[in-house]
Amino acid sequence: MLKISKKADYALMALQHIAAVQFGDVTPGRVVNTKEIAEEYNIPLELLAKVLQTLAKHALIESHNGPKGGYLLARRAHKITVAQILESIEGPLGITDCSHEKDGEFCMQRENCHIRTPLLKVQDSIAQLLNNMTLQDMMGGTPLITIHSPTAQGVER
Amino acid sequence: MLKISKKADYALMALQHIAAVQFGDVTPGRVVNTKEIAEEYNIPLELLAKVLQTLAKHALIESHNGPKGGYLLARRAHKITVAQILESIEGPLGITDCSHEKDGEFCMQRENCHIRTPLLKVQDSIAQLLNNMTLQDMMGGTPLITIHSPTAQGVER
DNA sequence: TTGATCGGAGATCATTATAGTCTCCGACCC
DNA sequence: GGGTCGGAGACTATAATGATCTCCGATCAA
Repeated sequence: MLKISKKADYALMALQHIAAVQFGDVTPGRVVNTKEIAEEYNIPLELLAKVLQTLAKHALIESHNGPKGGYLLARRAHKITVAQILESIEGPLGITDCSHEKDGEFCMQRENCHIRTPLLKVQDSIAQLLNNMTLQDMMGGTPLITIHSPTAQGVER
Repeated sequence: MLKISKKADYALMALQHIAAVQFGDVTPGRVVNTKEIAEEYNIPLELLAKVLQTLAKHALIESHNGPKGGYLLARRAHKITVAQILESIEGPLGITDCSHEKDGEFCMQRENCHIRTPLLKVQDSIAQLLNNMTLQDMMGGTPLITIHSPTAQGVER
């Protein structure tokens, strides 16, 4: 449950890669094209292209046309949050259908719903989590995000 | 993004309702049947039935057959976590496809994937959140869950 | 004991979301 | 001005979800 889509996954990988190239010490400032990322991570080229277009539209990366073209981060890695990336691809965070009730559309359970408020609290906590984590935090396997509670330790080993 | 399913929503509503009846001061100990919940919250009866069956199978509620039958909480509200409810309906929490890599199935991006570890950290944080919140916390609009970071305030107003 | 009332369980269907593909266009640089 | 790049839209296939239908067995009360 609560799975993020493949597209969002690809977006994270691509941005991580672009950031690594751009701010790494091998060829800093080099633009990265779609094909390079697709081959590196075994992502379907055309699907990745769509993802990158979407990210560009949301001003997370800049596109450069023509030969030697490709993508560059629009700003430095620590200024791009995971929340921004995910929301660019998947739309706004919404645990429940009623999270963003638009154009007079109300859920059938509205008048008796006792779980809306607590769920929005959960959603808010998740939003914080994603907003406090930047692309920079995802680089190079470094420690990433502050985990508050003790049960968090020792999961990935 | 990160939306939970309608079924999970229904499960939360139903459990909240059962708990309210069972431990409320009107008719404590009364069993609650599917129809009552479905009508109260405008949930399709047969879909709700399936949800309740699933919850019973996961030992969150007990079913009682026959006339005057219905459901009861299997244990007290503070012993049932939101994580348990959601996982009963939607399966184990998994932000990414590779969260629980089973039977030798590896993702195509495995060898170069730099985002797995940070994502698992995020997932773990969410897991904590849901594990620390109980059905009891969802009752009666009471304050529910501890929000750590300062940006959490003033969202729902 | 018998029948109405309940939950249990399975198959089934419609709708939507997702993942992935194909094609054509326009911008750019040599 | 031709080849290399991204931009954009339509399109298809598959899976997940939401919802429905039908039949069965258990149970309790008349």
